[in-house]
Amino acid sequence: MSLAHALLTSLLEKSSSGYDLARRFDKSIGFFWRATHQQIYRELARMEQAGWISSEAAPDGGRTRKKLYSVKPAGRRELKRWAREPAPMVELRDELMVRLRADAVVGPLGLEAEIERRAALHIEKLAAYRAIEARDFPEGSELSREARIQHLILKTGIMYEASWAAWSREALAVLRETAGD
Amino acid sequence: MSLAHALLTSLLEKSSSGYDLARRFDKSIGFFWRATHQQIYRELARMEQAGWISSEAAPDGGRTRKKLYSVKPAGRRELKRWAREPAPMVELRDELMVRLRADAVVGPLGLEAEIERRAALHIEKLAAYRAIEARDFPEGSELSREARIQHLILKTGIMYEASWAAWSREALAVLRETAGD
DNA sequence: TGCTCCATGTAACACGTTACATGATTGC
DNA sequence: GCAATCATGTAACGTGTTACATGGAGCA
Repeated sequence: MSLAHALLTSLLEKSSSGYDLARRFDKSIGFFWRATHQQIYRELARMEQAGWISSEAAPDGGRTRKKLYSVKPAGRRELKRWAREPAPMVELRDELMVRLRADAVVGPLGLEAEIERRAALHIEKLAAYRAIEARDFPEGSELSREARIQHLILKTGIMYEASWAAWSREALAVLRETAGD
Repeated sequence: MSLAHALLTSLLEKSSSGYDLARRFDKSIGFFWRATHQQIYRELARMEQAGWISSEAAPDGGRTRKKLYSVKPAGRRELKRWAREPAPMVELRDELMVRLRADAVVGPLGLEAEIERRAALHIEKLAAYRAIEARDFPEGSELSREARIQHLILKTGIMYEASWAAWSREALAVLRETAGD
């Protein structure tokens, strides 16, 4: 149940509405944890039920239905408790591997185009992350603990995309070898 | 729905029972696609319903309840059809990133031990994969297309574990920096 | 006899996805 | 006036997880 905890973290940084959270999840947090707005609304309702967060009408004089959520002490405690639990390992789980194995068994299926498509997406993401890094974490800058951790998270994304971009090149080389069919 | 297709691939390599498949998924295929026995039984039932596979009692004279599944032509066609579809990108999705961000917000939580635990697991897996590589794909050997693809898949696992092992070292360094709290 | 492994399954639940619905506000 | 965006939600479904159940086979 870590969507709840991702939301708690986000709300601690800034009290927000479900809608705002959904949009923020398309950016920073969304680099490593995606969620749709339906998921977020459902989870916020549960968290309020559990007493981790409270909501109030947004301070706009009732012009909108917007609700502002903020973290209660119990929510903060819960986040700390959870963060110390062992984190399940993320295992490699990729449909493309299943497809490659299928290709090996039922003959060449022309997966090259698909791999090229993915390579392009990885390179695109990589460039985006590197741009953010250059902007937010310029070389030689002194950073707070919080900023250093945020930088680490960004570098994780960079490592991830760079690895898969490199993998794509190797996979294409293997599929294009003509010898030994 | 790629569990079905992973099972089809497996069954094409060798007709098997659900139990056998579950055990094989703990090995080779399980490097990149895990499944519990319940999932496998449920999926096999559906696949038989769909006419992709057929089952017969194992040739042991009715001593066991074992069922042998084999792929029908429709199943082979379905596998080929599916393998050509675009494969959804695997996105980075890691609870540890959520925990790191929580650590940045609600103060040092001592995640170092957790990261060390994971580093050890990655290194262990890496060693296991490298041993398999040395055994099955010795240097300088000529390989068939099928074997080259299997080697590629194994190298994917190696890349993956090596990347995360290296990441763990960097993450520990960041968390252990004392300056600038 | 009792233990472990073989072999298959039911049931309930958690989580994520997709489709659909509603109504208000903002900008052209 | 109309479209896009804001803002929240219901419903149904697919997949994966966990717990529990059943019964035979092989072995000490």
